[in-house]
Amino acid sequence: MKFSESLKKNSDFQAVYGEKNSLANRSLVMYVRKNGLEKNRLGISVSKKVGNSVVRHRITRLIRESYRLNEHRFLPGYDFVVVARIYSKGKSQREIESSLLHLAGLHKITVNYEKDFD
RNA sequence: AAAGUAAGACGGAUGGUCGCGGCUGCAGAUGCAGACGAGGAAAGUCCGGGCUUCACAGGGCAGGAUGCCGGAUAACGUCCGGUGGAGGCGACUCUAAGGAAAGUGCAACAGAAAACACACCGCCAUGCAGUGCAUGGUAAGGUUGAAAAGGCGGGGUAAGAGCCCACCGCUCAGACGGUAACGCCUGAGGCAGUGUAAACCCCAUCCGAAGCAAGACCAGACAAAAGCGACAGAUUGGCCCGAUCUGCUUUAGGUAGGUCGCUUGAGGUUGCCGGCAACGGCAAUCCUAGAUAGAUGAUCAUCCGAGACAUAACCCGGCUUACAGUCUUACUUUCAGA
RNA sequence: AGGCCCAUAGCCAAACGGUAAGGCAGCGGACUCUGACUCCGUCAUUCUCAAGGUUCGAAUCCUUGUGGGCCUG
Repeated sequence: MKFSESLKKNSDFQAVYGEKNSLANRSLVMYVRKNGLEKNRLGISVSKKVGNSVVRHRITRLIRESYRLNEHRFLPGYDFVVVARIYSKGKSQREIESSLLHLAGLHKITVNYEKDFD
């Protein structure tokens, strides 16, 4: 990912959660916080309740892939935490991608949202 | 052909585009190219071992595990071969399978009696009285139960009883075969000590503790207050003795970055040799993930039977459990044909 | 990585290897004009999370698994 890196420390996650700026749909929950940097940082959280290691790991990959393919649409300078809900189990890449973009649009952190998302 | 038994293999395929991990080469902030990149269970964490650190001055008591015999192995609760037992027509499968005459406990209900046996209904004898009572003998028959102190047949007797005899079982002794478990044969005893040890236990064998967040090094941060105390505390792990060492506890504050360990190993493949086999020996050949919030994915096209279970985290040997389906080999039974 | 515990009716739960207590809730009845309180009765039905085993007999003992919770670093 060219403009982004991943969120690593537990304290960073807690900072994003502490902002209480969250929106959700059936598959995902997204927390957003301004980080004051030039780039974005993405954190992904999949609970043990969603499934076993294979299921959790696959959802993680799908979310990361969805972000990577649409990285150019996101405004820089934000930390995101994306939490997968149980409904996202067994979903395809396209469903995860559309659900991620839907949440990003609601947060108004995408570039040319109206025009791109036809 | 059908049904089955055992052993083993595979776990969507091919190509294009984008993307990820460390490695090598080129270039040198960035990037480009190349080959490589999860499993049979990577899972559960049920055992065993390596490795590392601690203790090495040990001893005792506890505690845990295993449990027919022989072998394999680094080791095992695993594997191989055999013995006994159980199941199946069979191929074959299963088997925690030492000790109940060392001791303790337990055996509800039912039943006369549940463990130095006993005597309710019976049977027999004697006495009294008149169809019952008392005393004695007996355990063949009846009832209960999961289990009733050998089984069955004959002799014997007042009635009976291993009281006597044959066969079977059991116990003991001896011979033979086998490394052994054990098998088999002969003789004797004359039947005693029911079951339960996945109840306590006894016997034999084994077990020091912790775990890669082990541990080693580099860099860096904080280093303040209170309390306890040589009759204490730590090493020390469940306890005690012994030995060695000298601080320890709590609160507050502060750091949690990097390198190594980290993948060449009881390693894989092939061939030959030894062994019934597990396995071992020799030779040749191959290098085949090493991440550190954690890499295998997305998408398009074609094909089919439309793809199960499940993602390494120090490493190996097993066990157990999950699994859509596909294939191979050997063998058994039944049916049909020659 | 290492260790510990639990699972019994809708809920809370007890039970030396010998017929699975008790309370709340539910259902039926009594009391009352009606309801509450109170009293009486009933409710585990192929059976103690599942599958095997030991035993004459298992909720209990053993093995394996499933689900849940907790502790240490």
